[in-house]
Amino acid sequence: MTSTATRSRENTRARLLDAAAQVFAEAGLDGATVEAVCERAGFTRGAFYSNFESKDELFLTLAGTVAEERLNAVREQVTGMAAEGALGDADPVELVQRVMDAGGDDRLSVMLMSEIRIRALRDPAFGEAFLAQESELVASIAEIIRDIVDTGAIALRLEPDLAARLLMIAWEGMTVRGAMAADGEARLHDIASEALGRLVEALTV
Amino acid sequence: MTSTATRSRENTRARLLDAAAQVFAEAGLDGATVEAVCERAGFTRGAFYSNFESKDELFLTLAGTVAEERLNAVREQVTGMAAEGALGDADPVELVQRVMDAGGDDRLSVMLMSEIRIRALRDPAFGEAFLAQESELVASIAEIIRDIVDTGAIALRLEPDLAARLLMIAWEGMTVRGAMAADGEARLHDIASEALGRLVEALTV
DNA sequence: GTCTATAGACAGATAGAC
DNA sequence: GTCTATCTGTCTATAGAC
Repeated sequence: MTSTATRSRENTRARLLDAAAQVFAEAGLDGATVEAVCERAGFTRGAFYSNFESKDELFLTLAGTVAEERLNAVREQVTGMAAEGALGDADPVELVQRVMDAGGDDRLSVMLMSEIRIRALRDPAFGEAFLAQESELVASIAEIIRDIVDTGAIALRLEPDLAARLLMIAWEGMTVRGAMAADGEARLHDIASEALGRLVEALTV
Repeated sequence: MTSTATRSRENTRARLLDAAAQVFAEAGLDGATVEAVCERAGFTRGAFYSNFESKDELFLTLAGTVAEERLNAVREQVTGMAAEGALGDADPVELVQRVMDAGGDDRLSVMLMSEIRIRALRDPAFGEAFLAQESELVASIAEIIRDIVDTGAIALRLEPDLAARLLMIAWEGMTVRGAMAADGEARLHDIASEALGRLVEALTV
């Protein structure tokens, strides 16, 4: 049923979304021009307006797919870790880092998330959606925390939900600051990881 | 030595900066127009370009004053708390909240800080300045933490510097999410405070 | 034939800077 | 208030792929 035409169309949309992620991250939602997105994707504006209603619809679609991918990545990590039964004996610090790695920590992801965050602050409806999606993410992280605690390997000084939320926020804050440092993002991940590890140690008994 | 002319000039600059804080917060750095800033300040664009070289210089100046005010507010709280000798017996949770209150937590401050953060991500030189200023802030917070620990009233499960950094990041993350919630900012401060308090409890012995 | 993408030009609006 | 530059969104005529 999927004709080559629709396949090609999906492909065009995907390429436009990929390009949009880069351009929005680099120039910001306002600074990014439809022209720039098209140029990077290798299309003309004609193709763009044949696939998206407006720049705003493009951004909303992009934000939706990013959110979905983030959530899926974390959930896969969670179910994967549960399946391999690495909960009881593994280092909790390492486990947390594995889950957090699922959310992007490269410079582009950080900047794109910042744009999404700004939009969530400015647009109440989008903000609610953002918070709802993030709550699902937190729930997934809290789930793995609960599983680990249930094995009796460690005890937590905070409820799993609040701990998950704080870990996520701390991770975000550290990666953002890492991305600001001019000396490259090589250390970005390491710095964030180390700080997160110390926080986890402090929160576990 | 300050003639009425320079006094008036300073006044104009101050009003433009106040207006800029609002407009930049609401519309973003790109979305904000010089016209909108002037209109809110009650001036024409002519007056603007007589006081600032460009929109960008206005933003940079504004970011500088915001950073300075933030740092001063926190330092005042710190020295104030040290002076009144409330360190030994007071609830550490309450102390942390007092310090954090010094950084703005209203909707406008949150959005303006987000704009500054985005710019810091995009402009390496500005990013370095931002990080340097924030390090001073962290140092001030760490100082008060160290003072409290020195009284022997509590012990910390984390070095004061890292604890200060994490508290600041957690505060920022919670206030941002509070500002996203459509149900108003009445609870913004309370939600952030509660989460912070729980974190402090978990980090203290 | 049908659908997608292209090039190019269009208007309308708006911005920054002076 | 002017000048210049730019962007969005639209439209047409055209070509290519299946």
